[in-house]
Amino acid sequence: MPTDRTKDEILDAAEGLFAVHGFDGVSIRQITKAAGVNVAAVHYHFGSKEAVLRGVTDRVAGPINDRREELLRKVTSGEAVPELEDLLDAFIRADIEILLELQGRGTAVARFLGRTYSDQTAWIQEMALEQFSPASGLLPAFLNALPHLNPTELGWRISLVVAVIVQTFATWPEEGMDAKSAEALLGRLVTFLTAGLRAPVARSDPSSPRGGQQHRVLIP
Amino acid sequence: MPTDRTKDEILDAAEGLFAVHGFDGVSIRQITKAAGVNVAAVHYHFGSKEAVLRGVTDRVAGPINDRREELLRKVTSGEAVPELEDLLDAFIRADIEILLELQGRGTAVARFLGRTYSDQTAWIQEMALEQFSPASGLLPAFLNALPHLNPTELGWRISLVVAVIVQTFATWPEEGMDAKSAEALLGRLVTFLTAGLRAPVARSDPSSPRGGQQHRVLIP
DNA sequence: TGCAGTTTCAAACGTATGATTCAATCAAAC
DNA sequence: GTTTGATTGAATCATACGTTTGAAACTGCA
Repeated sequence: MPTDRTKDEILDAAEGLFAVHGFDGVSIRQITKAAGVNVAAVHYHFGSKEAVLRGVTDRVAGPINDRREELLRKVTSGEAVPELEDLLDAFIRADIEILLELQGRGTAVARFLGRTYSDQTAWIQEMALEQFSPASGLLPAFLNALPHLNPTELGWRISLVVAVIVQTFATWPEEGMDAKSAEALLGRLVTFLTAGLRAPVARSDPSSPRGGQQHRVLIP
Repeated sequence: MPTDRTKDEILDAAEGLFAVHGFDGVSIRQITKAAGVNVAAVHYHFGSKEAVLRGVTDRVAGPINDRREELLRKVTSGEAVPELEDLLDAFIRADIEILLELQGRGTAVARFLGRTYSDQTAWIQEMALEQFSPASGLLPAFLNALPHLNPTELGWRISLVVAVIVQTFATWPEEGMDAKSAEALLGRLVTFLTAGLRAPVARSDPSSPRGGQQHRVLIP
């Protein structure tokens, strides 16, 4: 059997090209040329260019979701309420572990994920959201670890947390990301994000000045 | 003089379309059609599609830079070392004030800025960096306000701050962003980011630089 | 009015795009 | 050893792209 070598070559090439140039910035011909494969192979194996993006996403989302579920189960399975640091650590560690295991593909996958999750195209956002939905199950755990936040405020802050993580992936370094530096990166992210999440809710009352500075009206 | 109506119409249309679909996702024909203008007008007034993006960026970067300089001067002109909250507030407030003053164009400009800043295309990154380089002058002030961070760690955290701001712009709400809600948003951002910046350095070896290239800091 | 410079217009340039066709090729099941 | 279904290859589809052209329409000034 000729196996799925052609299919995999297409996925590999598309993954690397999408990571650098984004979906719109890459043509089917570029992909098939980089894969050393005929143009028609894309439509035979996938059906469309969009389906190739879905294929790349599917291939990487599965392992990450499994790992995340596993790590989060460890943290939340105990009797005590899990610490926020541990929740965040498990959440981000899942991605980073998979990226490191992917070895040479790690950088491409990281940047691919960063690009895909920050893409504003409707159907790409839907796809990313769908792939990421297993992670939404841990919102209650975050809410428990952050009793000073109401759900609205928590939602706001979670979006900022995601922004930081996505940006970190999108600018993943070309090389030199070994286990040690990955651990340092993880520590930095958890430190920064934990502090941000734990911060007391801001006064929305615009009449109280901030930090000794006189209050200014945005539009006089 | 026939004024620059055509030129402005092109800039308006391009601004709105780039905000929604990104640079690669928009064609010159879409822009000129939305502007009610002939295709050739783009090359007559700008010379290329890239130059249109530069034109849109130029038009909005000037006022923002002026306002930021003005607000930061107020904060840093006193004798006392400015508080971190005030630095961050002034930094972000400049953007938000301009966006609100732009009225109907505000949403488009916000999303345009968010997209442009987070774009990974080399020449777009360079352009964004160049346009907002005036903001880099306040790095010493941040360093003063954060004596517990070494320059490397500070650079790292600044990149996370920028990620949060950029993401906030990229997902700017379609409507309902009046002065009051903008003030609330600003408060949320300052609260979250201040806490993140003030967090003690993570214990896992803060001094070792990450291998290879660092994350790129848009506003160093 | 006549002229010179500026701006707009329809049309076309060559190239690239995503998608499709269909004969040739292949591994293996019969 | 032939048949079968899966896969590839080269060529082609219509469309869209960024860009360029050159003539028409306009402008302000003599």
